[in-house]
Amino acid sequence: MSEIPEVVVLRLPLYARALELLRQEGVEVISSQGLGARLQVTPAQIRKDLSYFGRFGKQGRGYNVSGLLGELRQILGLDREWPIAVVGVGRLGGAIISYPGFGPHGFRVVAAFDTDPFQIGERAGGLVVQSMDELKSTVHEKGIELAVVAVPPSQAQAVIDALVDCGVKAILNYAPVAARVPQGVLLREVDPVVSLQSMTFHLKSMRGGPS
Amino acid sequence: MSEIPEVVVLRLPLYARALELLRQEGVEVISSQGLGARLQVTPAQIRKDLSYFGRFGKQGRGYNVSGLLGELRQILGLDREWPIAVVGVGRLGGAIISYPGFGPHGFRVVAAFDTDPFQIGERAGGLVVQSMDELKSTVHEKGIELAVVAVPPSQAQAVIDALVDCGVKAILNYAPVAARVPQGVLLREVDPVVSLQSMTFHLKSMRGGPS
DNA sequence: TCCTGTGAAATACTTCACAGCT
DNA sequence: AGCTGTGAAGTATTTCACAGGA
Repeated sequence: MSEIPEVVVLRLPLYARALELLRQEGVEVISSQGLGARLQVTPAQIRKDLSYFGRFGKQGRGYNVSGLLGELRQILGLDREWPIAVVGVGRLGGAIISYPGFGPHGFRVVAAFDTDPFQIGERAGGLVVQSMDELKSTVHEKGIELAVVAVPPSQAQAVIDALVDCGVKAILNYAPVAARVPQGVLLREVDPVVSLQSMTFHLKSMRGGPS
Repeated sequence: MSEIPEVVVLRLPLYARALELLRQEGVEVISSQGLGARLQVTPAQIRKDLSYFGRFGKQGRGYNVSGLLGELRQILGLDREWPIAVVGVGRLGGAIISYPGFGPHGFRVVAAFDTDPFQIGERAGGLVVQSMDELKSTVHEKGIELAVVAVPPSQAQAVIDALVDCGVKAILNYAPVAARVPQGVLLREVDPVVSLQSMTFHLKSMRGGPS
């Protein structure tokens, strides 16, 4: 079994989420067909994706919902809780800190930082905002390996460098910049403007002839 | 010239953003090499991507920064302003409405809606929050083709259906659900949890053996 | 019969490498 | 000399289609 394609890894969380929903609905068994219909993914793709990790289904029946969910959670490393740090407690950072969607999925925001001295010491969603000076000690104390960056673009690269310097191994960046990280550090961008701009491309040519 | 691959369209906004930065820095000409270095994209990919749309460079020199930026803005439909509606004015919706990053890139939030009666009439970032009953009339009046959805997961599909019903042609969905839209309507998901979960997959196996 | 797991085929995307312009 | 634009080659990803188990 060779290396697992990144596109496959990106789809696993979607499968896991759909399975959680199915479990809540009391569904016990689902076929790749059924799961695919919910996610708008072809059944073959689901089967192929899962086949990279093992053989979880039963021929003639499908997949056991809780069983497969458990497997996926383990594969994704969600069978534990990951402490995360948020840097930047402006509007966006504040919304992220109080976002209720992280907890149920294996994450907990355990520290908040900001570069703005006026924010230091303020409370943000149950946490006291810390200065960047305390970054290293807090990261080590709390075993933080994951961080979310929600600072203005001009500061993003410096903040990311500081995080990397503290040993943070994965960063989710909300700042609209092409940030750089060294080999071995993971970086993902969340960029609504890019999504919007790629949609306007299609809208533009839809005038008159939609499919 | 056949159909343009979607991956290419998704990269154009990144090129445009890098070019804006270069222009601000006073750079007038850039090679695919130089642009690629900033974005961590290969020069060949940039040249190939651009070649789907025309021949914008000069052999031996490279691309004129403002010239190419102008072309890209036109290709992406950013040579006009797109009015957008935001549905959901909770913490996240509020942050989106006041996000200063849309304006400079061709978008303006012109209307805010919520399903919660207690929010109706409140102000959110300079806008009065409207009831969903007013959706259709406002969408038509203001010529809205693009909408952002930031409501809880349980309401997301219903809100999306309502938007589609009003003729909205492109939706950016922040709710963590596998939403469905009819043929001809564009949907993009912004999903930080999926990004985090795909990073933990790699973190898990980094214990001991990083590259 | 129904549905998985998987090689093989098909398609999509990226990179190479070079002719040709400045 | 330097760099674009682009067919052709090389990879990666998706889909097909079917053997075989429940």
